[in-house]
Amino acid sequence: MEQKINPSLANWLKILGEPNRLLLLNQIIEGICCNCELGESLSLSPNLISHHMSVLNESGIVKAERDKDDARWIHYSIDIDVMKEVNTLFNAFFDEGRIQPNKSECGPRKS
Amino acid sequence: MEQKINPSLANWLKILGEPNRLLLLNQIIEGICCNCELGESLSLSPNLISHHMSVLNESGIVKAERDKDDARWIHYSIDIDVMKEVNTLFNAFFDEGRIQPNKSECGPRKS
DNA sequence: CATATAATTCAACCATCATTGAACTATTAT
DNA sequence: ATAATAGTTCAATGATGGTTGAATTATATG
Repeated sequence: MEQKINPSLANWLKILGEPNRLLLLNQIIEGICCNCELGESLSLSPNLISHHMSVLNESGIVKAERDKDDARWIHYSIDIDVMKEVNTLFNAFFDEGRIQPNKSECGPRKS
Repeated sequence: MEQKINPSLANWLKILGEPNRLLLLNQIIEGICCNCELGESLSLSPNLISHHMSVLNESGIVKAERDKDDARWIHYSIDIDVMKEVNTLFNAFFDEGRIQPNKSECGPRKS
């Protein structure tokens, strides 16, 4: 298992911008937590799911832990603190209050 | 100029997840509006800027219009309504209130 | 008309990365 | 020990898309 990185906003958007990965994340948000169910509802192969889940896991937004009774199964869950961090980064950038009017230096010098 | 598309959330994240494109969008948010200034501050070639700007423009988040006095220049600005739409889409998906606890069907059947 | 400037378009190249199938690891069950 | 199950890792493939340089369009100027 690789080390956790602290992604920038652009990194986050790239990680989350992959359609299948966003669908997987949505499933986990909705309470689905093991690979078998993730796979059958999206009809993705196990190794592909494993790949996308490792990306989500390494980004930090998804936590993974093995089942107590049967360690073959893995349970996924959202790391709420990381999700809040993503929300903060996004909303800080896409804040409508940040939008500035066009600066006068733009274009040909009006004379 | 191509037609405007109405991107899904995954599309938006992919469009905005390109580092140079996000930097360009940031410049426009901060009031920079013509290619010359966008290029010199990020040291990107004109054709590359044109490419990224066309992606932003076709997505609808950036508006482009030619200068009244010298139509060779193009002025870019943010479409606030579209930006609000992006914010709405994002915050609807990444709403912490949506997070469900793990469903009991997950993993091996506890017996 | 000819030249210069701002920007776009085009073709090619290249890197990234999602996808696939097979091999492999780990755990559980018989 | 053997087989079965859940999941990962590996190598290879293929598609997407960012980047580059040259050619092209559009507008403005002498």
